[in-house]
Amino acid sequence: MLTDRQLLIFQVIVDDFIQTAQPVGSRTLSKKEEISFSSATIRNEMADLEELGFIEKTHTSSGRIPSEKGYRYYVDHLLSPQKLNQYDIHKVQSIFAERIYELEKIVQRSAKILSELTNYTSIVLGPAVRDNKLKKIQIVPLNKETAIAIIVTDTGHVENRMFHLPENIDASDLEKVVNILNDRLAGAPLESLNNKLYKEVAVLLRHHINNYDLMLNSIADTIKIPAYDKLFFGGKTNMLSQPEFHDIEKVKNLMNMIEQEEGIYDLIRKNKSGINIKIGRENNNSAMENCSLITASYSIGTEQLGTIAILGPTRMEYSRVISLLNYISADLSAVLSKLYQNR
Amino acid sequence: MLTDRQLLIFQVIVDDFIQTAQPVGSRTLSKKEEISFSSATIRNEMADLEELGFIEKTHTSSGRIPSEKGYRYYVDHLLSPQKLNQYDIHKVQSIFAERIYELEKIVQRSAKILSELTNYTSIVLGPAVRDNKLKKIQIVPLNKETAIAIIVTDTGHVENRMFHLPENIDASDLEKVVNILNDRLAGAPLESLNNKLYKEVAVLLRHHINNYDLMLNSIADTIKIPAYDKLFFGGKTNMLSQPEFHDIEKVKNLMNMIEQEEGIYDLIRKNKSGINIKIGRENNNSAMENCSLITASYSIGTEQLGTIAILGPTRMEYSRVISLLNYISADLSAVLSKLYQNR
DNA sequence: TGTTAGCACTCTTTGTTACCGAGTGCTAAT
DNA sequence: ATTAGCACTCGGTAACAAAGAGTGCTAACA
Repeated sequence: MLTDRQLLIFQVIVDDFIQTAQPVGSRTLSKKEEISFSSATIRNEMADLEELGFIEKTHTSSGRIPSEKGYRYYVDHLLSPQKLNQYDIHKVQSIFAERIYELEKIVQRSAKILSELTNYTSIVLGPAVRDNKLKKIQIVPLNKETAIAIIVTDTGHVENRMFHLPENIDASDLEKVVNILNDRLAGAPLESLNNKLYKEVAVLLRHHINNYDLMLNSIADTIKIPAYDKLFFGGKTNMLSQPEFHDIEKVKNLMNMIEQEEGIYDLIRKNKSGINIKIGRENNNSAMENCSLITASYSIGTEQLGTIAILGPTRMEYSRVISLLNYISADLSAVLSKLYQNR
Repeated sequence: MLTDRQLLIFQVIVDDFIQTAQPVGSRTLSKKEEISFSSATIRNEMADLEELGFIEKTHTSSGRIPSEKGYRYYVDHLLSPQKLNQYDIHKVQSIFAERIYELEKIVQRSAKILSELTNYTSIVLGPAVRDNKLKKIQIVPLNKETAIAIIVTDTGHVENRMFHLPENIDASDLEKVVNILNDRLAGAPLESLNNKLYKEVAVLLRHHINNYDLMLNSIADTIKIPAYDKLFFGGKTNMLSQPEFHDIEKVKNLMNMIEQEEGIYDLIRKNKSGINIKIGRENNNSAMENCSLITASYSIGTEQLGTIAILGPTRMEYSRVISLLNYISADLSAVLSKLYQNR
């Protein structure tokens, strides 16, 4: 559908615009090494490319910039994977250099490094807790009225919540409860806890504890998995340095959306494994009109755990970002698998 | 040092500028209800006020704006406490309406509400963990090599860290360790744990456990209190709506500083109890040149727990913000005292 | 027939000029 | 002591010109 020459010209336009953020004119193009024909020829080809919807003008006599359709084509057909340099690799390795065991911390460091290497904003959707299996429940009474329930999952994730103790419950009662809970629920996926609690544990509690229903509700309430997994960000302010965000209104929209988190969550979550690229309005979000979002997933073994993403202007260094995401997500998966496979 | 009339004029200038963000001229002033003399008179008085350093011009023939010295005087001498309206009070009450027990969540909600009521950025320094006393330590083994240590404090704060298990340690060993730890350390302030651990617990461990030193180090590492207490923010993007931040560079500086957190920490922490006001360069921070920071402390009983603050432009509604901070910090202290006094 | 030189045209950017309005400082009259 | 009046200053806006970058189209060229 596109001739080789059109392809070449298009590629050079996109590459140049990604670098300079300035519309690219025929004269600029004709001076490039890769290009050996005159500006007039280029103008003709550009007119065709524009008619096909790959490039646009900002005004009648301006140079061209890639359209969203153009970026899409560029990303789908013209991208050559970029080789990471020594510095990048070194930086990524440094995520895992320190002996940290907590999943969350590793993930958080990844977000930070990723934003530093790209100068864009990085977003990491933390490890999904819902598939974790319960390792242990513990209850620590603080005083007569309140206690803390703590649950530990097989990946080492810890959740805790305070709750009200029913009256007239003593330490030995609590101990019984904890024993029953661990006995019945250990090993079960967090998702199923609530169900099991009422179906299996309720009966047992009744035999041992007075006012067991109040207690049960408190525990059920405590055990509920958070609806959203944690989001980690890196370089939230990096977008302020991008020329397309010299307009305060755009910045405000974007920042608000980042601050809200819910919107981000929707954008990040529903992605297949591997690399996903959403360009501009493909994100279906007015605050992201000038942005692209590239996501990659990381996993333990075959189980997809979370998502790691870069948010940048549509004029983004796609090739570099994809390479980095691929590299980090692979490393992340490898390290995590090694740490937690045998759980 | 200032005549009554100068005082009046100065006050009206500040009040007007806080509202409009526009330099105030003599004609505008002469039209105000409070003011019954001519613009020429006002001009003379303004010249004096400028000579005294309370107000400034933005250019030779502009109206006047308050100087930093002016704001300082205004805040120290002219502030009349503002009465909160029904809506404000209702909003603040809503922080405590839901039955939440976790300190952190209450504090976080306060930050959110505060930013919504003021349209500035709110910062809350979370409850200091260092003075908490240890309630319970627990260790949950995840697999042969790793375990999680969980500590619970008397205020219900939970910290957890993963650590490497020494080889050849079994469940009963771990149980012994936990018992010893709780026996010896429960009730001690977190700050003193490290010390006690090596002084008192080490001896005991030696008798019961092989390779006790490795274990000890892991535990010591785990028990370390975080150097910084948690910061909570509300309305990080609110500043983008202030006219003084139409300049992207200023926004970038400020946002970066907020994102870093360390700088904020320094600003917030070293404040006496009660209300503290830092205006513009008094903050000693170039990113905050156009900002004022008002802090208040909250406490349980007489023990100062944390700080609650508002970051806004120097042209801030001081009176309203101070009233709000006073009100919230008092409420916060009252509720927290009630919940945790009897710990 | 594909390529290119040339040219008229368009649109943005930049600089100049002029002018209005808001505000000031100073002087002189009240 | 207060104020009316006036000359002056400065920012903002609009109108206009000129420069520069780029385009589309036509006609000449290989």
